[in-house]
Amino acid sequence: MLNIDYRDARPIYEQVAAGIEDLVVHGVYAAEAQLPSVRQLAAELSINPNTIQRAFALLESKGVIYSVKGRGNFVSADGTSVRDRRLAEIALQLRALVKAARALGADDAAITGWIFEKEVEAP
Amino acid sequence: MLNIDYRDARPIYEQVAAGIEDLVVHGVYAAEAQLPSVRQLAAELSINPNTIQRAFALLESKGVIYSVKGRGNFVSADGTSVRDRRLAEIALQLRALVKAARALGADDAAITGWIFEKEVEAP
Amino acid sequence: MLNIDYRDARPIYEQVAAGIEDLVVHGVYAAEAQLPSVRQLAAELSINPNTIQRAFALLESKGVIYSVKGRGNFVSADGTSVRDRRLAEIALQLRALVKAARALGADDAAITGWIFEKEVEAP
Amino acid sequence: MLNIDYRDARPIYEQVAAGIEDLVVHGVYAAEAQLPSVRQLAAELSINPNTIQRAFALLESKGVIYSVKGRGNFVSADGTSVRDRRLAEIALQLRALVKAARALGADDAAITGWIFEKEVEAP
DNA sequence: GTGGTCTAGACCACG
DNA sequence: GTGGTCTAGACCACT
Repeated sequence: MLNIDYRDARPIYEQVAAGIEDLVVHGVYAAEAQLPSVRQLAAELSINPNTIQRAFALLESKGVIYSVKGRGNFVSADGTSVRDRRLAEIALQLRALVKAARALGADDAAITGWIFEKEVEAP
Repeated sequence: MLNIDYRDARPIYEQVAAGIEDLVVHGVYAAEAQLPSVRQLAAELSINPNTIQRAFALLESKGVIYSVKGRGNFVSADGTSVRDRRLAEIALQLRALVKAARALGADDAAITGWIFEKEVEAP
Repeated sequence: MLNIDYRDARPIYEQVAAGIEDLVVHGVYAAEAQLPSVRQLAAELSINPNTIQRAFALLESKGVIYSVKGRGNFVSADGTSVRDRRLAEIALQLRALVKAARALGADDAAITGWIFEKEVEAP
Repeated sequence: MLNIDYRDARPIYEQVAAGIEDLVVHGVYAAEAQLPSVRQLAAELSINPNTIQRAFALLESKGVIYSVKGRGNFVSADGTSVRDRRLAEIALQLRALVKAARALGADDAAITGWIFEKEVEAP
């Protein structure tokens, strides 16, 4: 869980936030469950606590968790609502990409082919 | 053409390079056509010449243009090959997104719906 | 190490990149090792940090190193793979030169002689 | 003859000079033969006369041709001596490359293989 | 005129 | 502290 890839272009705090969100989506942390403390996570991942803190702040701003001073961080929404929000984002990105592909002259049949065929021919 | 968005997260030199690549793909600049000079573009866009230079260097490393000292920058590949490369990239990203959507429980029918329906219902 | 020759026709950033690649090839920097920081190298070599930065960017585009914002630059490939790539380049250049020599009338015996004899007679 | 490749990294004046030297080596221009005039060559190649002039200056500094004010440019040395000088240069470069290959751990057998085998295995 | 390199100094994002 | 981007201004090589 929570694999950090230093070669990834994304900043570490973003990878941590995405990893935790994943755990929430997949039900590892249920609604109202308490997350590990900042210090604990920092120690486990050998990461600067500031970075973990920033990941939590990002998740809080997205409404995935909420923090209570002196007590810790807790999952605010249940997995399904988070999942729905993510799916909506993905749908948005998909449509943007398809729009770009059309602008380059690809037709819908070809696009569907790229997506759903196992072995894809170079377009 | 060549709209620079300073609020865009992407650096300016990348936006400029992408913009020029777009013009090549859409045939505004044919193969072997000469591009505007570094200084001219810099003046038009009110951008430092060094930044334009960097955009050109990026395009040259991608094989889209080639530069001749004392003469200028020229389109090296014809639009179609560049377009094919871009479509391949888009196909890759599409498949990654679809894979993510499936991991979140979406079925192919729903995904197809998001992509090809005009008005999309929140998933 | 990392000798910069200002009379060399090659630009400084290229010399720096080649020098670092050399160190990687010869095992001075192992895979995943951290390189000196941009500012530190700049100070040591009395070179502008921007120039060092450019050398690092070149090495990253070649896949020799990878950089993490806020942490530093790290060797990505192990020395052997980089060495193999360099040897392939050298083989290419060798063949080109031999081809040119043959076109000028030199036979293989003479060419072998130039290469492997310690003291070479003017051809 | 005298093919100019604008995509070549070498400056044009250098390509022109190399091309003329080639013609001398291969006997197209014998010793004391008169070369085409600067203006004529510039017109034929659609190149700035200044560039041709510079190519001639380069050849003169190498001793390949000599120029007589008001009369034109003439081949100074015979093809063989020019060829010998070029071969000596090539031998130098060959030895430098072989030295580099050895420093990277290649043995002489492998190097000979790269050079003289038709189909070369990746080193 | 063209592209290419380098310096100096500033600012931002990340850890 | 780290890397990354941008500006300003200078200098060089080439056409």
